[in-house]
Amino acid sequence: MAPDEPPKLTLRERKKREARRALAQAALRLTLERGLENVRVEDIATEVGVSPRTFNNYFSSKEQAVCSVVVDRHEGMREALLARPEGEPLWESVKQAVIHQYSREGEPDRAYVARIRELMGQLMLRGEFLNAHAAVERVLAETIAKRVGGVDHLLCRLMASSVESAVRVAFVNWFMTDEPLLPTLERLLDELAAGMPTLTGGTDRKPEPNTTTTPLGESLC
Amino acid sequence: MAPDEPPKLTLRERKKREARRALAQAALRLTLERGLENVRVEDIATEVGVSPRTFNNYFSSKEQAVCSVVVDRHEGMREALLARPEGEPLWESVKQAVIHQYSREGEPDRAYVARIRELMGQLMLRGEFLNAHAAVERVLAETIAKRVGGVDHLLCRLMASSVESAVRVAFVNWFMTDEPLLPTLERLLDELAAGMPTLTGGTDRKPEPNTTTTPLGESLC
DNA sequence: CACTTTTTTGCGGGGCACGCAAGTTTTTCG
DNA sequence: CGAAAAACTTGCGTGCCCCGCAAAAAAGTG
Repeated sequence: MAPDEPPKLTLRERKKREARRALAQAALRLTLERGLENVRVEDIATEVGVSPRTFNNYFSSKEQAVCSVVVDRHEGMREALLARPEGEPLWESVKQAVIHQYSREGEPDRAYVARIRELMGQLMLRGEFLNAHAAVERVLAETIAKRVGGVDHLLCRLMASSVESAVRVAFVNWFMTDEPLLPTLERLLDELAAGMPTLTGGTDRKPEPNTTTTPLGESLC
Repeated sequence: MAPDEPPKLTLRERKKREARRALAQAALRLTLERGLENVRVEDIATEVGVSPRTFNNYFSSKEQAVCSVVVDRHEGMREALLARPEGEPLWESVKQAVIHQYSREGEPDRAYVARIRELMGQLMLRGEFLNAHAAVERVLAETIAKRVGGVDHLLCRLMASSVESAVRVAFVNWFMTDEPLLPTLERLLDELAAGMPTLTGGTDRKPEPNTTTTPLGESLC
């Protein structure tokens, strides 16, 4: 077996990562068990054996801790996408990367799914959850840009954003209906790649640039 | 002068709506002026002339109040989409509906844009902002479903979701670069409808299955 | 004008997030 | 090695937020 894990990272760094991981995990576990409103920061901290104050050195809110799992995914996503062969069509690469990433994550587990379903009712979480997805989206956009060679950053963001849309929709469908996640995901990505012909009823579209200059907006967005 | 405004809605209802609107507006105005962290609930309430406690009868957080403008859009979006002619291709209808909705909103105003840019840095807001978009997304999905005749609800959600993605991306681009919003929006929606050919470089895609069964983990999504 | 229904408000409680200033490690270096 | 430097943890105190509750005020009803 391997002799010593050569600690590339200073002991400090390892401890830090471990603490963060432990806190996130505890937060998620407790939340799934009791529901977010019945988990105090103190509980999470105690579970891990640190002071409540320390919790806030790592996360600025409970919600953030619970959702940090989602954020951590961006790393894997990035690697998976960059690992795809050079000549492969972009949509195929993205699809495979996404599927790869979600394949390596656990088995559904009934009770677990049920809990998640409840969790998503928690508005507090939804905001942070979406926020986390937005973070992944960013990384994905960058990676796509790198992959296609830095053209049109706007479109890269659009693609990343709609891919994450597909993921979210598939995910929601999964825990609401118990249909398997991956097939749905695959299907949705294919639809995206084709402009959703199934819905729009064929290919009668006209890519005709329309340059109408209309007034603009006020309000937040 | 006009005789009597026939108050379809009981006086009560009007007051309620007005209060809500006033609170949201005050919240947004103050936040744009000073930044969210320098606005207390008390300030907003005082501005409108109600007690702080009353604020929480309308909104469960400052963030929610600020972002309620976004949520209110779903109504207009729904109407605009349903108003499109019957035979029109779906993507065209959606595009026009979205553009219509965003056309009817006020003038940009430099300083205003700058403020918004800052605001989006506020993480507190981003979560609620995305949440608001999610609400719009829901309504949009339903409306699309109604429009196409209730087929495949999953795809409707995907479409709604990716349309909102386009809106968000266009919006971010707008306040980050000062490029006009509507043309960008239009372009992105066209790209979506065509499967983003500009990025993917044409239509040469070939499905190549890759079955990597990797270990399992557990995570939120 | 009494009577009902709905909304507003004050009060109080439980928590959360964070700045600050000690304590405690870990790391660096002479 | 051993002491100074850098980084992390912790307790404490503060300000604010969200909400339940019950009394007061306002709007609708006949």
